Amino acid sequence: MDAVFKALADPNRRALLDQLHLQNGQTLNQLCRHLRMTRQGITKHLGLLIKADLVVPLWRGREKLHYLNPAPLKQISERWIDKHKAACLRALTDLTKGLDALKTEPN
Amino acid sequence: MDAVFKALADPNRRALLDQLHLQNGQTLNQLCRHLRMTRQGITKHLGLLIKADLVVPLWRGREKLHYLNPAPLKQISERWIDKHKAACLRALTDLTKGLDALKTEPN
DNA sequence: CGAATACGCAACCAAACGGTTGCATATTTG
DNA sequence: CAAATATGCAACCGTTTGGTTGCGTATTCG
Repeated sequence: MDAVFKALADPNRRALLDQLHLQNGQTLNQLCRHLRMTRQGITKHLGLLIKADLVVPLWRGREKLHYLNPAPLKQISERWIDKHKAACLRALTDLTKGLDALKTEPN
Repeated sequence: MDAVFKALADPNRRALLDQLHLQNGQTLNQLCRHLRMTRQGITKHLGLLIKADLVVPLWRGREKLHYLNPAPLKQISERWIDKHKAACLRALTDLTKGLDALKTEPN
């Protein structure tokens, strides 16, 4: 799961996911066209996305197709984000309580 | 939004959020007890969480209370994660289609 | 076959990161 | 007031990160 968070930390990698979201199964060279960076640079980013299992590579001849894998995103959403989102109301009341305590208690 | 993703990238920072999730409004020293690291190190991590607006600091005398702010998490969930989760089925069919193309097309 | 295409691997580099140490400042307490 | 407490700020340092350049390999095309 750490690998997923780390993979999502870079805007270029998120852009790559977005690009694949736009058209799934693109080759490396196709992805290179949308991001101004050397091919090798993009290869590195894709490497992290693949290691995080957010992208699945598929060789066809000399071409490497890249497919999205939404499973990890679903996991961090369910196991992490939702947990914290659920505490939304609680967190807000805590904060306002803290603010009130300040006002009524101006030592 | 980039700041939020970056803030979430580190396991220590996620642990801090978890800790605040357990008990909201903790002081810096309180948070230090649950993480083996110097106070200054934790201050840095909290700094990033605060800059990402995931945590809101509140001074009470010489103590600095830390409160969760669930809003940014909700945003990236709605504006990013859900978008990609929605394409889940689509992505899977794309992948299997890619696999099939390989099988039926073994040049 | 030879040339072009699609990609991988390794070295290298500047910048950012994660963490520490040392010291300064503000608030509370006795 | 003096001492203790709670925190901030800055310098420093090893490691990781993001990106490049250079070269090697496999597949396709003419």
